[in-house]
Amino acid sequence: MRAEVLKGHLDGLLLAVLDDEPRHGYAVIEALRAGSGGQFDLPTGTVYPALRRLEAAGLIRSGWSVVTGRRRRTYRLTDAGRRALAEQRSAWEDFSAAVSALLQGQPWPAAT
Amino acid sequence: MRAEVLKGHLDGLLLAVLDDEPRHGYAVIEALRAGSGGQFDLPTGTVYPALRRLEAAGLIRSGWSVVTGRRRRTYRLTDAGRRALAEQRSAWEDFSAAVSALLQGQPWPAAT
DNA sequence: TCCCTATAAGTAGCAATGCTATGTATAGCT
DNA sequence: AGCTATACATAGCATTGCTACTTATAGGGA
Repeated sequence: MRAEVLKGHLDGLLLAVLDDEPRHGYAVIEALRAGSGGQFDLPTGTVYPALRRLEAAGLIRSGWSVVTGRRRRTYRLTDAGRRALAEQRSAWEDFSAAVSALLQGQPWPAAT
Repeated sequence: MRAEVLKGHLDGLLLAVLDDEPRHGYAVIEALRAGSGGQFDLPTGTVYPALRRLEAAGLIRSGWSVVTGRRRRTYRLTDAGRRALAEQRSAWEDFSAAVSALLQGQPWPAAT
């Protein structure tokens, strides 16, 4: 998959898999891979900085734990994160409808 | 609309409106605005460089004309551009299905 | 024992690309 | 004369995902 198509959509996807349940970074990567049929196989260099960005923005918060000797930073949504996710879902509806219409050369539906 | 969501999708949209019919840059902007229900109101600083990028990539080619005193550079698809458009349409199907599934927390369809 | 893989987190620096701001120019209307 | 719409163009910026690399533990196989 071309890399750039994900730009601007990653944050919403991260929020969505964390809304499903709190996860640590590595589990987020696996959830994205499984939930996309293998399309989104993201490197740690993509996901970890993105999670830190979302935490800095107050949309998620994290806590440390240690499981079988491995440290885990587990992230969960904040209230602001849940609101942001709702906005992202709505924005995605509009965006994907517009792109689909344009790609297929269909006229934009006049009546909503 | 947040700016970054368009990244990586603009090229496909440009190819699509030029596949509909040959257009000059200004007409491309209007076609994108009309075809998206006003969502994609792109500045010239986005569209003109993108068209030059596509031409440099051999996906479109341009020719000058003058209409009512104003010069126009009209772009049309090349054969490579038509192939690229077909790929973009296919890639968009996969991408949008994956994003929709993840955003809604639905399991990825096991059987295609 | 040693090596390899999977798990787990992290960063520095790069590359791509859309946007802001700005500049040039013509047509037509008031 | 001035304003708006039309029309093209570019320099430089900001964002963001990726590449490459580092550190560390657990567990299986040679």
